[in-house]
Amino acid sequence: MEYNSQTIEKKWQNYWAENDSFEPTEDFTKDKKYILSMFPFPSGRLHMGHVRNYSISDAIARYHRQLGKNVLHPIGFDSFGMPAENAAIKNNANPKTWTYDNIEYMKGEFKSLGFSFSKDREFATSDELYTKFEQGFIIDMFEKGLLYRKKGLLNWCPHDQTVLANEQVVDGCCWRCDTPIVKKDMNQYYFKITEYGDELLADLKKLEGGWPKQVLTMQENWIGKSNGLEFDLYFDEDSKAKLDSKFESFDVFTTRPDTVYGVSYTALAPEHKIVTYMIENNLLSDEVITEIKKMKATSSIDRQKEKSGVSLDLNVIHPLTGKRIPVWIANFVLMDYGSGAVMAVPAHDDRDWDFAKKYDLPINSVIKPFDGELDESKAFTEVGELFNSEEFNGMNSKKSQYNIIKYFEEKNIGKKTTNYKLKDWGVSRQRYWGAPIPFVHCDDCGLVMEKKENLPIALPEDVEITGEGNPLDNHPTWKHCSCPNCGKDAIRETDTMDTFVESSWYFLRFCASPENWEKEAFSKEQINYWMGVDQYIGGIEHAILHLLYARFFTKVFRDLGYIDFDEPFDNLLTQGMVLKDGAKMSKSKGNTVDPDAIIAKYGADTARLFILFAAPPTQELEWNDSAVEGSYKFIKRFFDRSSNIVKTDSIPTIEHSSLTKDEKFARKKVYEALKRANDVYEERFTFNTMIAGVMEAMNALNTQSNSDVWSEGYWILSSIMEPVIPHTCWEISDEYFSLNNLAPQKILEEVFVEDSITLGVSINGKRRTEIEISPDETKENIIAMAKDKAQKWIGDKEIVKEIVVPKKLVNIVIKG
RNA sequence: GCGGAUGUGGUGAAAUUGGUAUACACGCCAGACUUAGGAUCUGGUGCCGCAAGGCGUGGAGGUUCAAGUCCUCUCAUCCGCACCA
Repeated sequence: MEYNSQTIEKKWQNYWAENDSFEPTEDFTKDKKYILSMFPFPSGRLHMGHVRNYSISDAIARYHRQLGKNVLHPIGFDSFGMPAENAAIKNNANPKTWTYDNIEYMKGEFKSLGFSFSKDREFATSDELYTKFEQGFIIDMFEKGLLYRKKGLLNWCPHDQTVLANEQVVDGCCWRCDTPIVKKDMNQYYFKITEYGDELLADLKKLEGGWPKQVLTMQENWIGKSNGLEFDLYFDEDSKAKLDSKFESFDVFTTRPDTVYGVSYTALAPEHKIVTYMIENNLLSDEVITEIKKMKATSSIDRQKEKSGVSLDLNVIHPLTGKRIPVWIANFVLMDYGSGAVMAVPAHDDRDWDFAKKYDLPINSVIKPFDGELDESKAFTEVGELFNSEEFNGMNSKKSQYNIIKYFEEKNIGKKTTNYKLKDWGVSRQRYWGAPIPFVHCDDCGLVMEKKENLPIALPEDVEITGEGNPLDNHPTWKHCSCPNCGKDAIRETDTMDTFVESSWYFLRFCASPENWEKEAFSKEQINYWMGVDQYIGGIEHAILHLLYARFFTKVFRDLGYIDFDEPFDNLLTQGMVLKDGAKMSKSKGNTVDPDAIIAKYGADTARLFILFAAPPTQELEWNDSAVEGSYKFIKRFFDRSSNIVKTDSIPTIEHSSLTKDEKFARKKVYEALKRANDVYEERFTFNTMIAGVMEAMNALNTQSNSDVWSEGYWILSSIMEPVIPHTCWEISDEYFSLNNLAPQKILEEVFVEDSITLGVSINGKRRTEIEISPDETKENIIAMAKDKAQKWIGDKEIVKEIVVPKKLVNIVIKG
């Protein structure tokens, strides 16, 4: 047979499609495996990152199918989102048409790569059936108080004309279009993810071992829990009067209560409500107001460049010392962390130091090193001994924190508090191509939920996408409806949901049997059987956003009574990026490799083999054209040499002791490859080493000509390679083994028994020579043989020690 | 600054428990077969050295009979977070 990737691959792809080879069964008594790749956005064409992602999950899924497990390996499309709208603007097309055309094309690509996805369970998140249940969940969450609407200061992308979640702001810029974001005051819907902050943090422990450490740390940092002291600072009488007696005090948060006696000024965020009041009531000079406005208008990146501030000409009273402390506005104080106000201790905080130096504010030291002098030319931020701190003098600063917090609590002037960096998740977007938020604004009833029987609230299709404003808001009729409560004319909410909402529960939808898709999102029985996801595979770029949101939804669904577990993904593998010429493949750099072109030239198996062979999955993968060629040659050789096989329906029985040395060696290599394959598919996922083992076995088979050894070798090797290069292996298996070998393989220990063993001989740990011994040789004889062989290096020097490591080496330690 | 990772031939990378460093592949070199080869097959290929031998896993120490692997320090690169009080 001549290897022809095109005909072989087409043949088996059609065979699998006709036989529904990859559909899971509804027999819940069977052992299950849920193998999931992160689903793609239907951008139009797969890129190599996708191919890598699905080659990994497909290999794992096919392995478990061989073992007879009930395998769920689904795929779908994360099909809402801005690129569809942007493409629509650019090509004057309809986002829906654009999206579903792309989906059709990409389905064809999946097929041509031979991925063993369940076809029955494919869906797109923009399908109305998906929207229907999602809107139902949104209503549930609203009823539970987990979704709320409020006016707030939001990240606004002026280019995309929409609000972004904190998680979607990267370096102060929009994560999609890289435009610097600005803050805007708007009505928004929020998920109360902060209510789950503690649990999201604590449950990271449950994921240890199953998730990469890096991802766990990133989530931990993102949640950003910190403990400290919160207390009120009261204005003095003059200041109170100045504020028209509207404000008595403001509160501050600190993680360094030990420095409290060193407070020498306080600072408010420019957006602080006291500041706003002062501006609105003309309590500040024009220059100061101009300065504040400038600060507020500055983007967060620019704000970080230099500290600046302005005095409010107000004073507060230190709660412990009674001293007067000036109040400033500082650009480095963030309104959305803590209370938007800080106590400043320039002596022991670098930021406070910089600010105090710039504006010539007092600096009061209260901590000194345990030994040595305090260097007063910079902030001392380490642990030390307290002084100038009344009754706490002499204490270790770290240890005093507890005492000082207790002191505040006893005097009832402050309390222990926990703060999080994590913010509630703003989910409304002023865009067309997303799931409509199922609410209605009624003049009489206010904000009203849509009735569940009216779901889905679908998008209108006759829409004009111009890139300006919200197309739903501009639509002539869509938003006009009647109030679900009182029946009066009302206005439909025109905001749509963040697309991360869809990807927060799609893995649950895959568990639902398609025949029930119309009537329910999923059933508990199905969920309990399939979840959690045994292996989740995707890019590290989702370490925070998607993975945190999906964890949040899982916990919410649990509390709504829909599911019975806490965490969705038992094991997570974050694949490395695909690089070309040392840089990430991207259209803008022009260094992409088109999967379709590779398939056309070499076939899907070559692409899959190269991708799994060139690097371990968690590492970056450097694309290399000649190495791709090498993978192609291996497959061709593998195919050509199958002519050495004798047709058989079962694995040949071989009398091992009657074989020649080369034949024995070949069998050993084959079974070594099998051992390694099991380990790789179950645990390690370092497919590169498994493939190397198969290549070694092939090289060993080629040194002998026993047709039984060849047949046995191929029986095993084509079984363990099937998850990687399925088309080639099915073809070989069908031709010679009636497809019987695509099943679990038994390891024969007898092939590992050696007639003789080579031991390395080292002198003082340095390898010098080797000896050949029989497996049952005594230690004495081994040492004697080693000494004899290594006489040249030993000479007449004194032997201090002799070490024999069984089956490995002999080490002789000599003196001098 | 905080956190996470990585560093091994010309290149991608192996070495699962401290036990023969560089498996497997790419590239390169040589040979065979060929009208030809960018096909196929065979062999060679860490560095220095004519050789004997020496040196070799970013660098410096340490533990050990034995270190890529463990410990301490250090350098470099990459990634994430970042005026988070």
